[in-house]
Amino acid sequence: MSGESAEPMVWTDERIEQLKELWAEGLTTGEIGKRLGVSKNAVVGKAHRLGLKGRPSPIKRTKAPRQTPAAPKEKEQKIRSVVDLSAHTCRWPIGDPREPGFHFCGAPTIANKPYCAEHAAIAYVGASSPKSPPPRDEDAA
DNA sequence: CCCTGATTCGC
DNA sequence: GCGAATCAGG
Repeated sequence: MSGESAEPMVWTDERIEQLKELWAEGLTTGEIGKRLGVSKNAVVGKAHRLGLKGRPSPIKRTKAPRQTPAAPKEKEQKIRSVVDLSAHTCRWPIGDPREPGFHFCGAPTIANKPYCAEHAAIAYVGASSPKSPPPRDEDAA
């Protein structure tokens, strides 16, 4: 008949007291964790939150190694589209036109060529007739 | 390899 | 706020 609800793993004053007590005794997080039936992480986590300080283990971590590098935020797109090309911008295609991220070189061109110095050398490789600019792998579409 | 504690991140 | 995960040192 007792309306005893299941303990939702909540740190009650009692448990917190035990935690502080055992912690003050000099027990380690692992010991306290075993005593209270929680993981040492839970103990150290609660201890840290409670404001308890660990005298031992003056371990110092470098900086913020824990970072989520998976945060691709589109803030600025420096991709040159075909409409951004002018008479003095290299029209050398970068990547495959059918692929996303395809763009043009955009570097300053030389003479009256539609390409920059580097790409012009590739385009007009010694021959009288200009070769195909992009080294297409295959056009099996 | 075992332990310790500290910080960060997801729920 | 809680704890696991991760990191850092002994």
